Amino acid sequence: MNIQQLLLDKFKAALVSIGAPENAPTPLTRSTRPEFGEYQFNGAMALAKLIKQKPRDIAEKIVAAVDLDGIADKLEIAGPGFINIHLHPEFLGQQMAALVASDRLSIEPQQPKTVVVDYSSPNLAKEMHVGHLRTTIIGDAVVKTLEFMGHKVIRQNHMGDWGTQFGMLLAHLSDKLQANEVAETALSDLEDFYREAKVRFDEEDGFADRARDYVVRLQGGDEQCMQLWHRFIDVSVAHSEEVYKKLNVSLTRKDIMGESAYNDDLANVVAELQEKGIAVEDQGAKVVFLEELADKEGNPAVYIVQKSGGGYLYSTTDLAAIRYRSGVLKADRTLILTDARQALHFKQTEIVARKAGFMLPEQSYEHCPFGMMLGSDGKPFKTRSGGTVKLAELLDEAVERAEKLIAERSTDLSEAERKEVARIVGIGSVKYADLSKNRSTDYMFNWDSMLSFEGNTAPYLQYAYTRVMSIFRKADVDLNSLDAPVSVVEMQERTLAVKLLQMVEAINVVLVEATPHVLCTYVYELASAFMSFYEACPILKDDVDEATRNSRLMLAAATANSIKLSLELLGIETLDKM
RNA sequence: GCGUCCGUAGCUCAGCUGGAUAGAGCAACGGCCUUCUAAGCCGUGGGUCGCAGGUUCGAAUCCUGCCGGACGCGCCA
Repeated sequence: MNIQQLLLDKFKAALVSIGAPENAPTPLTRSTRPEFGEYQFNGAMALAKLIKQKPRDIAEKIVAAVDLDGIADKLEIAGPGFINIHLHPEFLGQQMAALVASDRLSIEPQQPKTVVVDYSSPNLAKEMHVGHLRTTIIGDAVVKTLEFMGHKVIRQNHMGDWGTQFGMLLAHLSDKLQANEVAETALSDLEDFYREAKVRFDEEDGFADRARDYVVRLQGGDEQCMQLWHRFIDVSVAHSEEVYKKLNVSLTRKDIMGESAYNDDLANVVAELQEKGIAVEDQGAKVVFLEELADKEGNPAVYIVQKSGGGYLYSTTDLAAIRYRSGVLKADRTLILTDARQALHFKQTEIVARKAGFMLPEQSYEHCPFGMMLGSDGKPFKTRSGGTVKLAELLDEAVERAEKLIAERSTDLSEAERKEVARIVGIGSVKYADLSKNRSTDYMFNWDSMLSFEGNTAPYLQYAYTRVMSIFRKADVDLNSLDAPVSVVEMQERTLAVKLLQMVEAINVVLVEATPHVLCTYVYELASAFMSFYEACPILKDDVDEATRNSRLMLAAATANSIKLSLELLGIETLDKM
């Protein structure tokens, strides 16, 4: 059940019945204030202009024509012609009962589409750092939400496993092996290894040339190089899997489709672009001139698909990826989660791919950008020593802090339970802090706000959940076997019930925009509505009659299921006790 | 130079398909635990929505210009 959609349909029908023009807009929004009801229809003002009548007269006609029997108990016209809709308490009660009875909270799945989601994509030569957090957890939340709504999702971890940096690493590794300086486990600290190689690349005579030589050999499939390369891949993949596990992210080894996977197709892509006259030779390189993105003087933008030395670039790889995803995977949509700096690149890539027919017109290609992480000084984030904060370290720190907090308070948890609570709360905090913001602008990294456990944070939501669960423990009632009428009487009950019915609205936005922060806002408002309800409406107290008690238990059950599902979609775990 | 994104409370951020008195969290201040978990609840203070025009019955939201910031623009990804 989608109330907003239901109301919209009713108002559209009403407009038809009063003979409004077909192009009349039908703005139906949430009301901004409780006294204006739950929703408002604002179409009368726009229609007034179209048909040159007074907006309030039109509003009256609409109110007379719209059929909201059993849905709204009051419609009022206010201001210039707002129609305020007050939902009927009985309607809310019925919908609550249906929601509790439904195993998917009365949210209907959509017509299934095949959606490729390209996210996380760490650079395999380096350890994952906080900069990888956004793409990884936003991508995962989007994936889970799409799947919940019935879509076929294909995760694609487009790992950076083929870049120029591998030449440098292979050259360094080869030297170490020759000097017997490296054992099986010596690659475990990739960060140090990378740094050493980089220093040599920048400072040591001849090393850079050897590194470039290694790249050519690797891309040519040289067996010895491939062996060395596989050692890096194994260590790196194991590392990223460890982080994914800690993060409760659903990516696995089989979702890896790194840059290297497209290596064999790169020459074909360039050849095809040339055959079709899309790519031409210029200054020794193969380029596409994009008139669509020309500057004011008519100079087209330049998009290089092959370097003058014959090497390929990430543009080539991304074109090959498009061809694979559209042609082989049959993606209806492709979502790519990367930082905003690559916006132009993906725009150009899409234009080229469409010109070349690598995608069908109805297949969408959606770059979902986000900003860079900044330090508290507003500059690109670095630690004091100039490095990046490793993701694994941040997560461990979060769990430690949570553990300390737990040690200060609860007493009736066992040692094992406390560890588990600390893990779930700590990881949840880090994820929620990042998920709850989604501006495509740069954002501030701050240890304290990221590891805060008060206010609009994961622990607040998890805590709300444990409070509900505690009620059911105390009442000794199974939350999933409840079946009682719901009467919505108190203001807090009404606010909670309405909020419970609006989850689908938040989910729909997340699906279209790939913005899980909308779901964060929703579940925070829901938990907040529950907290107020919890304080104001006793459930198990002696002076509560049975009907009220059961009705409120129903609301509590709906809340528990809704918070749990919302957090599940966001990739945040819940607890029965904390 | 051209292009993209952005500027909302002391701080961090929502709100942007135009709607009524711009919202949260943190920080500050004041209440609430012998009563369903105080990681909580209730309340107070705090705003020229960068500036100036324009469109409109109505602008934080759309358009234009300016100021300020970030990023991107031929062989890194």
